[in-house]
Amino acid sequence: MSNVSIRDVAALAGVSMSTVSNVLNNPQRVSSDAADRVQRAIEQLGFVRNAAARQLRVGHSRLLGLALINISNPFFTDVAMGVEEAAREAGYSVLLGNSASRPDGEGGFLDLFEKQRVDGVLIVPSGDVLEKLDGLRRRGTPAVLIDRIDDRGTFSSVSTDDVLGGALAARHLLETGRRRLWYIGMPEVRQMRDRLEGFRGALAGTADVTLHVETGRTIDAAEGVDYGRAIAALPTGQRPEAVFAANDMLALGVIQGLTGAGLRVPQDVAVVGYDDIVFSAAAAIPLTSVRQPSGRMGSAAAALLIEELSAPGPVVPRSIVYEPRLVIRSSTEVRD
Amino acid sequence: MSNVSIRDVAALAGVSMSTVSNVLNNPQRVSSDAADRVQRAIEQLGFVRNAAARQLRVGHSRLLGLALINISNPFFTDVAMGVEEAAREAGYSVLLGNSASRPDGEGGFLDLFEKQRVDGVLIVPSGDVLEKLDGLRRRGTPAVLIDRIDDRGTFSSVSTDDVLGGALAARHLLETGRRRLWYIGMPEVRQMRDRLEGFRGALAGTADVTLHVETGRTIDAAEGVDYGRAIAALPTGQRPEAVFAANDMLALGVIQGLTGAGLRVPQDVAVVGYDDIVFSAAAAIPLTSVRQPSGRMGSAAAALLIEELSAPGPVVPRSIVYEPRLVIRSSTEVRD
DNA sequence: TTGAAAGCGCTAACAT
DNA sequence: ATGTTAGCGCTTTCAA
Repeated sequence: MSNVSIRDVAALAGVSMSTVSNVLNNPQRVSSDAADRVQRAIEQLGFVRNAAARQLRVGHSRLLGLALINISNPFFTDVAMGVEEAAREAGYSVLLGNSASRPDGEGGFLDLFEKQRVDGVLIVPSGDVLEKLDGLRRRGTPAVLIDRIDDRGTFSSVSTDDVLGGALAARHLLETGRRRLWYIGMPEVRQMRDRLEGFRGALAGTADVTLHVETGRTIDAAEGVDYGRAIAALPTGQRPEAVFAANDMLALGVIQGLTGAGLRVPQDVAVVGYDDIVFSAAAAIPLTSVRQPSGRMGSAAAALLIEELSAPGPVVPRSIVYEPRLVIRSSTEVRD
Repeated sequence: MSNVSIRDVAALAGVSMSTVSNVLNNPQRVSSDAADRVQRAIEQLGFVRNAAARQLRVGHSRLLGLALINISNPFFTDVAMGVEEAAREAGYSVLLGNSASRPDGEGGFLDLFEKQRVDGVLIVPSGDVLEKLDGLRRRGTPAVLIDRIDDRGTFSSVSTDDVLGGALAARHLLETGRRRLWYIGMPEVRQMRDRLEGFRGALAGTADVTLHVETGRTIDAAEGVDYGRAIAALPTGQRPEAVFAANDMLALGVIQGLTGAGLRVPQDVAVVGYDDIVFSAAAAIPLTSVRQPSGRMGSAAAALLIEELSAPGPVVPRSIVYEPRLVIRSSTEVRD
């Protein structure tokens, strides 16, 4: 670590430590003469403020923690870009945590964030972290949920209406004549359960519809490929006419597995994804998907958190819920 | 921030602060009785160690800073995953910085990292940061370069042979009969200049070859689309037979722009990308690309840095150079 | 095995 | 306008 401190700067500039501190924090309160000498000393010594010491003293870090499920999914990186932009504008930096890289997932990052005394936490939760977040908040670190609502209403959140999103997918599949349906996702993840719920709900009342639910383990492209192959291996009568995948990574994989095994998409099996990541439009078979405004969700969440941080007292949790939008492409509809 | 400190724990457990500190850091030196009481107090109070205070005292943070060019490019997130894995195994956490989100790019993050007193920095450099890194190092923060070599040999690095990568692309295009060639990239970025250099070098000696170089501004999919359209708008005689794009994001965009304007890839224009990101294989027109071992590059770089951190004295910089591999797909070759 | 005390680098009263 | 000083929470001699 750097070993030149404010004390060295003070010595070289021939002033006291507090004068140095003042040119750093209250430049107006110091004579331009002293300020000049301090500036020169800073440059000459290559002084760089020690954030740990400062934070210890002032009690805040101007750091936000952002815990994501999986950084290799473009949906999450879009969220992250939104968060970073809003944070930067308000003078905060963000610590980015990728849950997938930790054996203990998001919990491990929340611990790290708390130890580092970030001023607040943004999280796209996958598991059961609400109790943990309660603890953080009790101890003074507020949190805002992204991509998921807090039913208990204790945390602010920014999400899209996943139930509606699922329904949008279901209606489209129904309208295009599909009756034997599969859902692939992780129903233990709240967002994905909601998408399933909406999907299932929109099916009610239509004759002859069957829905089979598959519970994935990793929800990534590789797993999707496995599912695609497995589906292709099924006897024609048991094969789904359409698959609703809980996110686009998975959906893109399913298509690869399907076509790799010789099936046609959408003629043999239609596929709908979720998130509408940027690569879905340019995929081999462009993917029909439910779009979430990822970047906007990130910046809105950061804004909510920062507002809470600057509020004098406790704050009433707010939930911003965006409306998802179905983007129809070739994976469900033959187009010219 | 959390307001319960080691002092509160000590009071509740009826021991001194140093005993609490010892159960945290040297559990073996404390009686099991005292340890128990301290443990209980910690849980009861919800004590969470203050990393800033600890770091201020011990002089290191166990944090690594990773500065990436653009987190929305899967190549970089793969690198990040590799870094995180190796870091975690060695007991380090990583601060992830996305240069694209800062007006001052990577420089801004280097400042932040240094203020936060990370123990070391990993960087995929785009601009001219070597002098800045010199400064960091002089003040005690070592750095390792990713995806790019340091010609002066002062920093360790992990990269692939970009000159060879460019040559691979050129040879393939030549072999498949293309003669009117375009390169699109940012030659001011070292990696991309090397790719161009290798590309150009491999062209020498072949008759009738022309190479036109386009300098991009953002090197992302959107810009690629613009280039694709622009190329499509060219009179047939001026249109390139093949485009070598400096990365896959750009290449994928070029294909979209081209096909959107009615041209056929590869029949009218062939396209080669760089990085072989995961989406390139599943693209509408699967992309021929030069593959870099992204994850491995990340973990190797982290390992190099950590080794340097644990070394007693100064360390001789090492450069690990992986060999790139050309992956041929439909964007350059008509396949059944 | 345990405790008292100093000090990491910084900021914020307070005094001058 | 500038300096003195205390203290943020922790670890680490050193002494008991």
